Amino acid sequence: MNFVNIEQRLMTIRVLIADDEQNQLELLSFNLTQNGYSVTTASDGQEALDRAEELLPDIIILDWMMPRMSGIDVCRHLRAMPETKDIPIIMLSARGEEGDRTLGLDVGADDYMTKPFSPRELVARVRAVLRRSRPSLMSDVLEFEDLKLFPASKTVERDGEAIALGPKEFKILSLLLERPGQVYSRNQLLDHVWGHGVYVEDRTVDVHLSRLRKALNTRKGRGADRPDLIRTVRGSGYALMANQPQ
Amino acid sequence: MNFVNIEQRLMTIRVLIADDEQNQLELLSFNLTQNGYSVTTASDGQEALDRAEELLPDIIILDWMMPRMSGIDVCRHLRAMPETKDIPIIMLSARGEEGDRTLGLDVGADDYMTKPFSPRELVARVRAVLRRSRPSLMSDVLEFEDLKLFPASKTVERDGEAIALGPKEFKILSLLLERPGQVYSRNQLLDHVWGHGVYVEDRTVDVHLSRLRKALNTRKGRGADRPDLIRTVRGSGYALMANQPQ
DNA sequence: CCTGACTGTCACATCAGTGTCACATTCATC
DNA sequence: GATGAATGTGACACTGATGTGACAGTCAGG
Repeated sequence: MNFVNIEQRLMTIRVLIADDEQNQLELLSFNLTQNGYSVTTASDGQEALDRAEELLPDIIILDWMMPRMSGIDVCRHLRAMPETKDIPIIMLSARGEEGDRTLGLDVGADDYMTKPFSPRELVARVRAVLRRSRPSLMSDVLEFEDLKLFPASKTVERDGEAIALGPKEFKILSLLLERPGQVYSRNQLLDHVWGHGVYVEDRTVDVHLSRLRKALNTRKGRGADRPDLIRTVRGSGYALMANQPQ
Repeated sequence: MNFVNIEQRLMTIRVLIADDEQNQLELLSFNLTQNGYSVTTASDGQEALDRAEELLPDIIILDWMMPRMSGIDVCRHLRAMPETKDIPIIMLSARGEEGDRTLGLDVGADDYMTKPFSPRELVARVRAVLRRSRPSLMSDVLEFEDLKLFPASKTVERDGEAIALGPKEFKILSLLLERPGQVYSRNQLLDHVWGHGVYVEDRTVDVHLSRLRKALNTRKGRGADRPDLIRTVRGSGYALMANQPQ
């Protein structure tokens, strides 16, 4: 009975945080969770990279020194992959590793914090970075082409006409709208929309996408249907995209 | 139960006030209550944020320095969430923290007061801010489509015809009318209408909504019933909406 | 005590949204 | 084009959420 706020929050912001120091990890994770973020943790560089690719979080927090792969390297890898290259990153480093600040920002980190810092400080930075790099996350309407989605009223309209969507379809569309162009695999959709650990067939995603497409494209008046904004990437997944390459 | 005074119309305005100084908190809370506001208090930043998300008050008063999370941070968080981003905020700070005024207004506060000030002064500011940012609240009537609700007389009419509502139904409708379109979860309704901490079944909300709908839609004369203005958002809650899709 | 207005809970009827199948299409590749 | 795999989609049974009438409890005012 107390999940209301998180559940009610229209868009859950996903944070991936990686640190090999277990206490630190738990402390920060707890604080982020308390602030309404959906947190995933990793305790070494390799794991961080794996989780990042899989979850496509909205922001990633990396410790500088980690086993198996340093934060710097993780950062480089993330920046090299098209799906993750735009995810904002905050680097953390222990005092004494300073001077690396330049290097950190150099490999593409969006912010850099030196330990020790208070969890509050981190939460504030996260918010600041998100506002800077993903303003759409903070907005109360998601738009793409002639499509508008209003999280507060759980309403969608296309070309001015209201569209009725089921909860799942609504969530899928919200997700796609957060990063137009980004291809989401069936597994990523299952994770984000159905929740991690829920078990349903992959094909279920297809069916929901079919329903979503039908709802979005069918025009009530007898006019011709609207162009499809959802692109199927064979072997990969789905993405929002205008001007389908036929 | 029939006080008639100018403050009557303010009965439904909810104020959240957060200050870690207990005396101050009680003093201000008392004065606001005396002026007809419905007051909720919080004694630290985190609590303020939680209460704010849960209650969606009409105005929030934040002390600058508080344990667990500063007023500034609370402000940032509130501004970042779609549901709370439009709630007006008044920041309070002790003398000596001045100069932060800019920062306060920067993170989105609507007004800024330096301690010490008289409770009367605060009440005046609250009134001013509300008039500026939520004129509908200061009006004598809440309207939506052909529906009118008069807070002062606790009466409702639809399409000119008076509608009799029970207290609970009236409160529910008041809430919905304050933010047409906004989806309220059963839990939010329970908090607002029944009060925080009161335990009743979720389903009770459904029953009251059913009664409310019946009261609003049934036309006394034999004419056809009126269209339903309350939208059920399956899995989420209820909201006011004209032109129900479908 | 009664009465009438309001409430909170149940129980039962419905219904919308889901997950799967099965079969039709499309696509990449040879 | 032939072929196998991937995707599109109508149909359908099922389940959990919601709508609502009925009923008993509470409370203020006679």
